[in-house]
Amino acid sequence: MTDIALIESAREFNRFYTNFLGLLNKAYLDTSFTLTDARVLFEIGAHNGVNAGALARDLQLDPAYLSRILKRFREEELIEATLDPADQRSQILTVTAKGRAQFEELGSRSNAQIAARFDTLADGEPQAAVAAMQTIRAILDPQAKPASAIIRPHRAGDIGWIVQSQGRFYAEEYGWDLRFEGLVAEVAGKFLANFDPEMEHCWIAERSGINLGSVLITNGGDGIAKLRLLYVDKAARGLGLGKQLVDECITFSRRKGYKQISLWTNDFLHTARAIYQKAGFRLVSEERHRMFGPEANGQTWVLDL
Amino acid sequence: MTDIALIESAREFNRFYTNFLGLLNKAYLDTSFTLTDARVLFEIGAHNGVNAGALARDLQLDPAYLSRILKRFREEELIEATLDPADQRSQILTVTAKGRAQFEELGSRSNAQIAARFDTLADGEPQAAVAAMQTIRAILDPQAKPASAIIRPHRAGDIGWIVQSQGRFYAEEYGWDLRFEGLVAEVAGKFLANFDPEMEHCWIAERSGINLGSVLITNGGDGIAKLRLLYVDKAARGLGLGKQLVDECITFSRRKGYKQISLWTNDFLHTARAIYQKAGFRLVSEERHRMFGPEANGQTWVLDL
DNA sequence: TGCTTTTATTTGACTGAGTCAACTAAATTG
DNA sequence: CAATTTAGTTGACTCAGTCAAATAAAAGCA
Repeated sequence: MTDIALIESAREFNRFYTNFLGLLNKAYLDTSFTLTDARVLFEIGAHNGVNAGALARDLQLDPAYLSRILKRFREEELIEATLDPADQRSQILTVTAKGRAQFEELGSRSNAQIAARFDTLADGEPQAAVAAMQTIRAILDPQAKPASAIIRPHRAGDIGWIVQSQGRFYAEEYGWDLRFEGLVAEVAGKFLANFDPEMEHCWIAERSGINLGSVLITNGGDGIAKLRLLYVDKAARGLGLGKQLVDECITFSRRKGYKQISLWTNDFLHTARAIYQKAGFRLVSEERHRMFGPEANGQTWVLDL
Repeated sequence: MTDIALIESAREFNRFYTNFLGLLNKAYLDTSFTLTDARVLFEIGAHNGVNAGALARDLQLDPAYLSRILKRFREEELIEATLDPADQRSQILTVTAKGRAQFEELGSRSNAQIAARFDTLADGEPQAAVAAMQTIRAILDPQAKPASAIIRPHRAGDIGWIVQSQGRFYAEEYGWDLRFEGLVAEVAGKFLANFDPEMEHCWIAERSGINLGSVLITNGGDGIAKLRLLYVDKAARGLGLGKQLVDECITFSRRKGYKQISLWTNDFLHTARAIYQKAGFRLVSEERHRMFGPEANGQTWVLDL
């Protein structure tokens, strides 16, 4: 039986979010569309070829009411309806070009509305709010597929994110002191200050605007690429992002004509070491150190290309 | 400008939660109350003695409509309305015993509804969902935000935050390229790598777990303290945080026996310059530069202690 | 195979949540 | 003290959404 305090907390949030959504949804008054109109058009746009009965069930709408909305949309040439060859009672709904333009216009207005709200927030707050939304969605709707992660080049703020997330991670998980964060900042800072876009690169793994991982290739000279700052956030482990980031490094390094990739890691980073081993890296040296507080076992691995 | 992926993620959550709330709110059909009736009764119950005009504003309801709801509630003896002695136009609303019983009955049904939903979840998931809801509420509800920030020493991750937020800010507001973020990373990295806790300090302004500002004092040698990386997030401007951070620097520097504080800024940072001038700093040199892309006017200011 | 039942969608009729304007009484303003 | 504004009420209305009955197509059963 769920704790009453949790339940009341959830209800309080629901009252707040009902008002919040109510304010957002009032914006539909700036168009001729009602909120329900917009939901219908979005849903058809998102699942082109949906059937009307399924639509009514997904959106919890009265079929009679939906029928009138769809009729109006057909008259306004926003959608097309064709009979399902497999069942001539059913209708298959698709968005027309005009409907898609309208759908995108509504989308732009909605984006602008959220953007206006998020732009008033402090740096980091939109990400924190969206991460929390994703958490709620994953719990209350387990069948929803999370957006997939992408891997992209770095942009403004990403180096800071690398410093912050790795500094925090190593402090919390391994008790490393702030010298490690300082080193990461210097390494990453030098990377930006002396960046050679031809021979160096930084990859960021991201999902829905939230950074999840990173890795750098820097030019060590003598045909040696240095793989640095590989990291995957705890929330995104198990998705194969680490391997994908390492694969990007290898592909890039081969293409750029490097002879070898070298990297330094610590033996307690088991998942990372497994990735390196599977990718063909070999251990070339090992040394105990106390660079950041607790004693650790640093290792240098290399991959001949 | 907020990242479009964050915005789209938020909109997707809003569509999901609109449906989720729609399902919860359908349950009011098991009573004679509409959702709006329930919101009104809850609000009166929660703020006994509220006035009708304030109620209409808080709940964003048409006064005419609210009037009819309140009349019906008076007829059903759920609430009492008395004229405000201070303003006989205004009505003070209180819940009767019968109303409180109804309010509690609605509360029980609502609790049961959420409980039924939460009981289907795995252990720990309700806590995670509610924690996420509290995060969203804390970010999006201005009334939930404490007015004041605290100022504290740095800890793991803060230097990364400084690099990220200032790197992004200067790129977005002034078009500075990533060399600036690189420089911030190097400066801040060196600060951590060579940190002298006796003569150096970093202050972070924070509110509810979100960083809002920063400043460093580093030891420049020869009795000179260097004030670096003063920054206040745009969401927290106007609260006096910048001045507070500078005051901390001056107090600390005097206590540590420095003879002078020196700092470098750019002339377009008007608010920061105003703070320095009011604190007694004087402009000692000025130079045009293109260190980070667009031409800018760097300035060195000092304060004799 | 033919009849009955169910399902998908549409149309007619309707309810009631919520809006807008005009009203009255009380307070404020000049 | 008169004019204006504000708090709340009432009349008239709109339209989002519901319910029931209709038609056509499909499924089920004897």
